Amino acid sequence: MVRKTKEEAEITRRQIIDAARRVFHECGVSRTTLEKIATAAGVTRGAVYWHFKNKTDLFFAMRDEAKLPMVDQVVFHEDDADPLGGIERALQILIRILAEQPEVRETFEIISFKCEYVDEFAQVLQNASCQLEFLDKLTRAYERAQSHGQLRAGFTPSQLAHDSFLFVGGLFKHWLGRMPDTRFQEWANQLIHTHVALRRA
Amino acid sequence: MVRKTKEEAEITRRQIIDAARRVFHECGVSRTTLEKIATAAGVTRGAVYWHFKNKTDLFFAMRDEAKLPMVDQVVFHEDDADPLGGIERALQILIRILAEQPEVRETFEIISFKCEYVDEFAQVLQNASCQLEFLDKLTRAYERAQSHGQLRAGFTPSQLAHDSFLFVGGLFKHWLGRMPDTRFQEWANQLIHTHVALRRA
DNA sequence: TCTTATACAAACATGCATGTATGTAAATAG
DNA sequence: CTATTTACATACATGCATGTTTGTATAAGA
Repeated sequence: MVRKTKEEAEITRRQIIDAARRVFHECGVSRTTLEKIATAAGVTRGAVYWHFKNKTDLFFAMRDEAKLPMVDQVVFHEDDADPLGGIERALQILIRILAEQPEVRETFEIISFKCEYVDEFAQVLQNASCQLEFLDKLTRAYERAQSHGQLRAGFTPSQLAHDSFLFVGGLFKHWLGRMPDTRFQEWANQLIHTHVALRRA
Repeated sequence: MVRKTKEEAEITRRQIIDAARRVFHECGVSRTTLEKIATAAGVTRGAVYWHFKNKTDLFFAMRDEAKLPMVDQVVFHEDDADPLGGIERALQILIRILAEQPEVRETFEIISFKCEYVDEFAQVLQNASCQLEFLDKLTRAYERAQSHGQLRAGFTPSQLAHDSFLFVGGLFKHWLGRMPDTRFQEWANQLIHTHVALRRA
């Protein structure tokens, strides 16, 4: 029992979160046991229980790690001379992040397909706050596009934003599991281009 | 131990499937125990194990019950004089089914949010066959719309079908949990209308 | 330098879900 | 009418995941 320094302990904590992501992804959250995570991290359950209250606590810690890269890399520039093109670029960046950052992708796959939204986990869904924020950003971007005269007549920014919001939701739902395929990114960019072109004046 | 007739046994089977749906929906598939299901159905685990091999078997039996009403109520009529309007109507029917048939909705909510796609359950996702069929129907409907001159120029039926496919996916993902709200249906129909209007010539 | 808190490992206790085996009364087949 | 099968209920055996407790060597604080 060589006691670790604070920095070493922090490393251990990271390793546990990393291992958790891998095991969650392979076994699903429910079938993942803290023993499996501990083994994958090269520690014992003692370490896991030291750093985290329980599996749920560990799950949310893992989730928060992946939320950041997404929210601060996918941005809609307010001063874009081409707001509609900006929306297209933002969506492309979004799928590029998923394609190029395996940890982020794994986490999103866990959240989407390997976790049951009941009891303590129901609030993950209720994390609509984050989603609503995205919808709001989209709406404002479309408003700017409209004031730049880029939008087709007869559609409000809100309507278009909602449609795009659902588009992204569908993209996540249908393609997350098939991501590492390199052809996918090309494919998704095509779909994004079409989607945006539909709103262009 | 009053032995049941064949018909009574079939009723028992149905009751078990019904109870399974309710408990799956409340507890999630993983946390659902066969004991809970049995109790909810007014039987013992003996009955459950008699009718089904295990929880997985029961899950898929439940799923198959809900698949039928969906596939044969949502249709794209081949001889529609207004194919594009037909697409809009088909999508409206789709959400009406979810709004009006609680059992179907519950099952879809279970599949979407209360089940982890690993091991034996991974094949549910791989039930892409059903999804691909839907995408195919959409594509053919858009082809008919195109030959009727209803589509905006510059977009292929396949592109539009994919975008609509993702739209429906997003609709499922974001609104399934909030369905019983009566305002939702109105809301969804608005979104569907906008979505279809975007493709109109 | 001495003390205390830390960062775990190891051991323990518990409960619960599963699967199977056995029992049984009545339905059904012959 | 008898034999067999059916449709369960009940009882049993097992394993595994969880949470807690205890032990301990050392880092950090005073």
